[in-house]
Amino acid sequence: MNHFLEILKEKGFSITRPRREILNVLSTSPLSVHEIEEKLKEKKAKIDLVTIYRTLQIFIKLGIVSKIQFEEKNARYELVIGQKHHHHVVCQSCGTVEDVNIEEKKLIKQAENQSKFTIRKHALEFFGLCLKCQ
Amino acid sequence: MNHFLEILKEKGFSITRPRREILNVLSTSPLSVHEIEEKLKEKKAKIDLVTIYRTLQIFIKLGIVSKIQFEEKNARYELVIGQKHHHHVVCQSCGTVEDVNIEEKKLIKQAENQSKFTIRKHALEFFGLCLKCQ
DNA sequence: TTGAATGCAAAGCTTTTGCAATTCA
DNA sequence: TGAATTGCAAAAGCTTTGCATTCAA
Repeated sequence: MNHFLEILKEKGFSITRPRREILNVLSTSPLSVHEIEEKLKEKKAKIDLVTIYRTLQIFIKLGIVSKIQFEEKNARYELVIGQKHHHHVVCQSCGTVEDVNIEEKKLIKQAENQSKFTIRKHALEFFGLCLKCQ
Repeated sequence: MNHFLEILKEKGFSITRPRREILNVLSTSPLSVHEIEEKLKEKKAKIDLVTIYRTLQIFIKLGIVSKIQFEEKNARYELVIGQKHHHHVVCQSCGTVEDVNIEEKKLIKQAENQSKFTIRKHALEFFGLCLKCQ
């Protein structure tokens, strides 16, 4: 059984068809709710929009998925477990998302020194044009 | 006359009471549409929500204001002209926003090298606790 | 079988659009 | 005065809530 499904089970949640399907479509790349809905339709998996929202909430609570707020109004959702912390490069033309690894310790130190805040989290995303769209 | 108002005039827009008031409340810190609405109410300036939205759109188009998407669902709007490019530290407890200056050229280079994208823009925000809330 | 999960309908937000009334220059 | 701007009403999105039905264990 899939690792994600094991987590669900451990935490006392049922393993249902909608949850399996949603995990499945998320396995490729970060998607918006709308994109998740589309991919599910393509697969003929009839899953209500409301169920998608509720499922994502659970996945976030369990730490399986994280919500990324890009420039666009609607957030995207990404599987996180098993992944190294990373950042994103988003193509402003075709919407493709790629991962990049950035050395960020110094940044956080700079921010802490300047502001006297204790930094617990950060968001770092890049926007531009992918090779194809340049 | 205020520099921002000059820009409006130059580009052929009228200088109206709502536009002056909105510029005014934005002069303190980045605010959400809701916060702008509240501040205007406090000042007894009766300005319709729709006008706030339309005014912000114009200000963004003219490069007077930029839209920042923090973690929260609703964006905030910030005056940009005359300001050095900077990033934000947001207090997760009280919502205070402070500016920080981060050396980011290397980051962008790292992202470009890894992804082969041409980077045109980036978003970098920090979240944590301010001195008071620690 | 039974508590959890889903689907449907409807409500609650935020943001946008259309149009008549108002305001600025 | 005439074009631009505003306010109001209403629509259009996105997200959440309530509840009866269905499903997983």
